[in-house]
Amino acid sequence: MTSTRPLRADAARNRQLLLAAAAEEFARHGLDASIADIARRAGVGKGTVFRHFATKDDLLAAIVLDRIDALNTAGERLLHEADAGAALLEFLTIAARQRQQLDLSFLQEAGELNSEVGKVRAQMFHTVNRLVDRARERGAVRADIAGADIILLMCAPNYVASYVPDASPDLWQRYLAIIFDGLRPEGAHPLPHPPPVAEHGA
Amino acid sequence: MTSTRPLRADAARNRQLLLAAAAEEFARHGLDASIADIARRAGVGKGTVFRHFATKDDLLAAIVLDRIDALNTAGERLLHEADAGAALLEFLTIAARQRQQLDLSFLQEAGELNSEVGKVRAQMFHTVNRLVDRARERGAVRADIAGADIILLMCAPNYVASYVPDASPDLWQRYLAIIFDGLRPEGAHPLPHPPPVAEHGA
DNA sequence: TCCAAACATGACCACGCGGTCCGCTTTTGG
DNA sequence: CCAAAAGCGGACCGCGTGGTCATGTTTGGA
Repeated sequence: MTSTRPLRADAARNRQLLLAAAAEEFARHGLDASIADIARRAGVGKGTVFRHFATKDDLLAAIVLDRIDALNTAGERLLHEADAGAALLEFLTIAARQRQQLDLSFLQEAGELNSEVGKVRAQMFHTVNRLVDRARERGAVRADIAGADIILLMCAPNYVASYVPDASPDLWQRYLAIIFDGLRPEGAHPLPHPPPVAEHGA
Repeated sequence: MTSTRPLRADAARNRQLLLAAAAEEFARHGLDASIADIARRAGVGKGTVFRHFATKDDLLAAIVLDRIDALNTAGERLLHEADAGAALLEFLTIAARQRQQLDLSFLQEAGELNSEVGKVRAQMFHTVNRLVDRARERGAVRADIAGADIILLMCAPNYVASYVPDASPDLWQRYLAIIFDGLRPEGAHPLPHPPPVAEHGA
């Protein structure tokens, strides 16, 4: 389609600097991170930011895209793991660890970013569904759990842990373990509400 | 101490209007809710807002204070319930329902608001600790759960459910049930991380 | 070596924010 | 019924924001 010629050397370098700086700033200040701060951290003029990313949302989308894609790749790899239950737990662990080093939880409030993001996200949803199906079939998780549940619960451990200001950076592990215990078949009580319908087709 | 004479009739009315409007606006837009919008919703001038609450944070603190206090009252009542496990679940249900009708989750980012808020919050923490201790002694929850865990997990169901834009308003019930199953002794796996230290004494 | 195209820059713009202030209106108590 | 006190409104201020643009600088192929 729009086969763009390769970036000039300095432009490519600045783009990487910007992505790194933006990730850091977004992690620190959420959506309120300012373009000026990002530019400063990258050692670059403010105008340069907008040359690479037309809009603040575009910049955010570029970061989010990388994260979701990496998560999807990890998930697909885990599909071939022998122990389906362990594979699901491992996936959640990877997701939490990723989220710990760069908290993008605020993107909840961010409306549909890019259409590109939507596509990659749909892919990841599909991968998660397959991971969950496999785990459910082997009896590693309770029967009344859907893929959408895991996608939603994925972010909970970090969220919970983030309420403690000066906590150990590994505190999320505790809450992931608790939540995962709630997903196991042993001692499961019936759920009072059906799972949500998937938000994005496929 | 500072025994203030009672508010004038119109002032008292406006104060209530402001609190209601602010709650609604904060719920909708988080901390980014604007004073101007709050004033408009209350049918009041912007100056009036600052007459009642010196600062935006003070306004937020007033709202938060009510919520935490109500929660604490409910918790103290539940301390006298016969079934300690059911009492804890009921507490979490009340907390989630309250949070569902007014999401104040963003106050995570809000630093220490008021000293008043800190006091009431410490009281609530204490109440929760007693609820959890009781439930643990009766074997209703696993032995390795601390009061701080419940305080942290309290907000998780709403958070998780809020990721689905057009979900049923009761979706949180599903995730509260899952998480509570993870708190039960049956099928509990050892936790990989100790509980956090309480952030506020007592 | 040279030059056109690609890129970087930071002053600049319009805007919305939290917060202030003072002239005006409403309430209250005697 | 009336003055004094309390409350109200909204124009106004300074600031930081996302985004633009004209000007100057760097790059890379010929």
